[in-house]
Amino acid sequence: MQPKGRAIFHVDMNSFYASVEMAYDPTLRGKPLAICGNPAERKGIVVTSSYEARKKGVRTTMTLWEARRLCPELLVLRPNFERYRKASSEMFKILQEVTPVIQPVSIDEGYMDVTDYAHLGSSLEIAQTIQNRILKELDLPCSIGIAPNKFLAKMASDMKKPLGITILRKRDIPELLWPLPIEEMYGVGEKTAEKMRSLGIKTIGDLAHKDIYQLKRIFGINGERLANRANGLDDRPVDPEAVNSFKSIGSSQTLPQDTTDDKELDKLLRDLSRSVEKRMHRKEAIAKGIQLMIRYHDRKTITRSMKLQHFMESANEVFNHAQSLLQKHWNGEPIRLLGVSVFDVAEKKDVGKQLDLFTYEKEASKEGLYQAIDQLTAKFGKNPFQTLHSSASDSIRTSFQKDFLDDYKK
DNA sequence: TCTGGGGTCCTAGGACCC
DNA sequence: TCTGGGGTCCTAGGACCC
Repeated sequence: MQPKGRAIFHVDMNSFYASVEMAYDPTLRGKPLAICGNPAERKGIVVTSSYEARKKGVRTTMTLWEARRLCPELLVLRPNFERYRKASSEMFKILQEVTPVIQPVSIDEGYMDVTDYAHLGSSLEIAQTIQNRILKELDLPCSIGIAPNKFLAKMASDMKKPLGITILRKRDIPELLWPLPIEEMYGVGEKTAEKMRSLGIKTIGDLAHKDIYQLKRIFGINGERLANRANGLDDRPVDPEAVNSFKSIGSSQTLPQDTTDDKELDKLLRDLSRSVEKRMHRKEAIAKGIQLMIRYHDRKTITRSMKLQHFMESANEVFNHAQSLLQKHWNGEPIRLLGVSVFDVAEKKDVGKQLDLFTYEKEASKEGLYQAIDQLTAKFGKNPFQTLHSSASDSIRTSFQKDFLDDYKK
């Protein structure tokens, strides 16, 4: 059910990384600036650019040499994530002073639900206060969208940049939302836009008026969702808890050159595993699933994953499983990128508190068995216990699984 | 001489269970 | 004696977002 009359903000920092650098070094102001990955290597692509650079045609994901061709006087900086994280947390602190009902979406944007804060003033006044404080105290520009739901707030914050505030009420939809080209709709990417255009849908208004059952047939549940949003319907709540629930933790890296060298791949895999371990540790997380990503020289990308019998937390465990996946699935062609990620993540304390001392001892003796099973699983592609068919092995399997569930499930 | 790295969500097929 | 149908789990791929 759609709650009536919510007041949702979408706060979106304007060219965030570039703005943070300008706040840090004011001599950069008014100059075309791009933040790039490693400019020396091929991964040098534009991550963010200042408005001055955008005027010359510089765009996010453009290669550095392409950006320089368009804008020879372009200033280029490497990203300084620590700086951006700090600015981000200062920004969210300012939002927190208005309401705790905040859902950060990324380092530079978030939703707020200010429905219950009418006593602080009108929505417009609250938004102006927030925008002014972020500008005065942090030297950073942002745009704010005000609307009755998240989708409309998100579209609204995009309408005036930089330093815009846009109110998008239900009754404004035909005039402000519907004329926009379909590819500017949040949730419509390149593929969907192309498909929609082939159906004669050129604007968000066209989508709003299309038969919803036809859209559902063609695009599945996403078709229905997009059609609803085009009509201004979106009942997703602003969820402050969402930020704490992560489902996977991964690390990937493009090699300086495509390679088939075992040692080089091994080293990269080890580095990636350590990086994943570090971030798991920071989040106090453990995980039961491991995934390897291989991107080949021709950019064809495969993923191979497996679920394990036990939780991993060390870089060594992550590395060993990733390595066995690589050995098993690499077709021998030159590799461009490797990625390691873990999924089926749990918080260590949630799992830990289930284990009393007795269970811990049992765990220790079982550890070897679990590892052996994981190794066999890696070798055969499935748990060998699950490939046996006799009733005897069935009962072994059943008791094993039951034991396992007793120990691990809540 | 092109196209990064961090994620989430959805779909679809096969295995397996009842 | 010729084999249905629903539900869940696992895996791989793809679309999308910042």
